[in-house]
Amino acid sequence: MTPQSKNRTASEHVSELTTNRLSIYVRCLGQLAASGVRTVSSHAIAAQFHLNAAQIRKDLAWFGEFGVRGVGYSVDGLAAHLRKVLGLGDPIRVAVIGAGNLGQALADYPGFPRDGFVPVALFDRAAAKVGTESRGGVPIFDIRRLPTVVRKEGIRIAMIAVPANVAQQVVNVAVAAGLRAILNFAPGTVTVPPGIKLKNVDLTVFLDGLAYYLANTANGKTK
Amino acid sequence: MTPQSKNRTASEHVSELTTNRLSIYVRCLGQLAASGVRTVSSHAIAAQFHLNAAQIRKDLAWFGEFGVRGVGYSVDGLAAHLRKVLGLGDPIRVAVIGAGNLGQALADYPGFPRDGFVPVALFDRAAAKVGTESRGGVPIFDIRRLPTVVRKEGIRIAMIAVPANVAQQVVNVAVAAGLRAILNFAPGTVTVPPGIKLKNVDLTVFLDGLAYYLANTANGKTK
DNA sequence: CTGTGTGAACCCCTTCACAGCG
DNA sequence: CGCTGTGAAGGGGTTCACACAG
Repeated sequence: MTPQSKNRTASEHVSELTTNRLSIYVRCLGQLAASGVRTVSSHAIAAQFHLNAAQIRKDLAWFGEFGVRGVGYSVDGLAAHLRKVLGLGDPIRVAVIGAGNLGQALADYPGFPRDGFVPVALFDRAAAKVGTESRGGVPIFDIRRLPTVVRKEGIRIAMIAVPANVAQQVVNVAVAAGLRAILNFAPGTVTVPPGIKLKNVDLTVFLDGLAYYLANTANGKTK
Repeated sequence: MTPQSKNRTASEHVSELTTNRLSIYVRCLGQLAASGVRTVSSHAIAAQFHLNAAQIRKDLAWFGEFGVRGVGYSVDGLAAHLRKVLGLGDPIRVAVIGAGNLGQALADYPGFPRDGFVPVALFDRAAAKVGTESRGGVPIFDIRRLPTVVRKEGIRIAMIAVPANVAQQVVNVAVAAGLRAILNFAPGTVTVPPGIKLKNVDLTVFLDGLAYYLANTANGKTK
């Protein structure tokens, strides 16, 4: 079955590759809007941001018909539609677990609030850190207070920035606290129960990929 | 043509998905070795780390025949082979461009040296930061000294942690300095000339994916 | 008999090409 | 006439299933 015209909340299964690109499209549209562009075609977006026009249209087709034939898309209108699809209405409050260098950097990262994600709490188990706050002013709580703070602050996403050997425990704690979406920066294998969404950002994998490239392109090949 | 038995340095085109998994395998093998396991089958690896046995074998087949039929793989032997394939012999020296919170956290991230990547220099354009060093002791240089320091220090990989609006300029500078592998944390569209490997780590895309999950699973569906 | 290496089947994603609407 | 929306074709990646080596 193909996406239905009037089916706003596509209950079909949409690939994660598609939703990731939706996120990209939102940013591209934001840039276009900032440039004063009111209307764009899929070809124009594709050309400017090195994407494929057909793919853009296919991705959008999963969620409705947003374009006008012969004209293109309303930049603001499409951006609003996609933000709604992605669930980016009100700001989403997030917790950062692990108040080390990386955790604090994430909590203070200016890109997150700008995109609708607001880090409202850091968590750690080191007594020396608890009660203080990050440079950006995010308070640090004892990890044991996670369930309470999650409930009181309306936190919906956890970012995990702890050493690999405690990552699984911390993820378990986050799940027990009712969090259903987790972004994990610790390397290694971590598992979650069904119904919980876990995304891993394994920095070592990225670097290994670059090392492989360097090792297997004896600076001769153009590609 | 299929991977040849004796073809150690597979010149066929290997998918990036495969090389990413090699990185995972190396870590899994390290964990097994630490547990005292000397020999392991693809099924055992798959079961323990939630992978697919056939895929493991297929991935390895691109680079040689490392297993013993009826037995499995030597944990240490396979790990050594894969590290060679990935070009992880000597430590690889990396530069971090952008000495903000994120850049400094990356420079001091303990996981990198542990895996053979050593941040030896931070770069920034803020005069107040130049000449100081990160908490972990990584010196901060003026961005204009990048070409010199890259040459003297034998830096081969750049990690970019600057605001999105200057990311393209900074990438250009890195390329001009002779760096051919770049890990970019700035969101947005960045392009590089042919022959340069650029990997993007767009944190917003990950969070948007989680937001989509939260918005489209009215905590009823098991998956 | 166990487990690798691998052709073949399967499935999904991307890209093409065009009908049809504005 | 231009551009969307979409069936159909094409290309890859994953999984299956088994011949065969140890």
